Amino acid sequence: MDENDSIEVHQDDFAAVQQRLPDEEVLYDLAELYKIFGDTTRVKLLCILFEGEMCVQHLAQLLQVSQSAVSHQLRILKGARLVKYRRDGKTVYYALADDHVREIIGCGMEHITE
Amino acid sequence: MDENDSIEVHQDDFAAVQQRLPDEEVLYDLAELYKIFGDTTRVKLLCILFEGEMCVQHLAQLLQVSQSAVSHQLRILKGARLVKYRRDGKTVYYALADDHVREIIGCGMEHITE
DNA sequence: TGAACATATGAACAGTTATTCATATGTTTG
DNA sequence: CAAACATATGAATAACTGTTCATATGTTCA
Repeated sequence: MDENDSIEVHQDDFAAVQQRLPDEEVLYDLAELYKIFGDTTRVKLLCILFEGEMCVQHLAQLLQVSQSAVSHQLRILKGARLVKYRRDGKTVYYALADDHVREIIGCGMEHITE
Repeated sequence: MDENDSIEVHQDDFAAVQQRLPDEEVLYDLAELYKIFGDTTRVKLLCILFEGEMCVQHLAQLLQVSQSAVSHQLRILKGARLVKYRRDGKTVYYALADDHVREIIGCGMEHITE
């Protein structure tokens, strides 16, 4: 049957694709990274920090959410090394960790504004 | 007090940042887009389709998940216009909708493999 | 040191989401 | 047309996630 041929051909594809497919762990990390961008509050935070560093209470004001909520989200962003922070007395200033964040946001923007 | 000065300066920042900040709607859409990439099954699907088109059952085999689960996820990807499909008899072949997906995945990869 | 302020964090709750199961739709072939 | 196959989809469930509330930690200043 050509049905079998078809299957064999596809099984070859499997091997090829499976080989070129990134490791399970990498794909997991990739999903975890995007998951972080997949929340309105966090995306807003990142976009704000796009303009420069800002302290927690001002971030909360701008986002119109509680200080606690912002802090929780900043913790997640910190954990993913997307933001860095510095302490100045009582206040803590957050900023983007590096330019990757800008690129990632830029990529997404291109898609939705096309 | 210089406390007041500080507040005034920051309020100016608010205005400036708020002005430069993308519209609420855009930020929502951006988060929605990334949300889609923020799932292991979907990221895997997209990575596989990176290599070329593939039919549903083979996608399910490669991902080691049920046909139903793949179909559900493909529906979401379809809804976000990240994949396209063509029917050939009984089987349906899915493929990446355009090169934006490649760029977005590429951006993320850079970040996690640095 | 203690009061006031800024931020962080744990627990709990509500809303969301991915998978499974059962079944429907659509297509080919005998 | 009926059987077999490929895919799609609705409902239900289990797991996950973001916010809130209460409180803890850390810092400054009188």
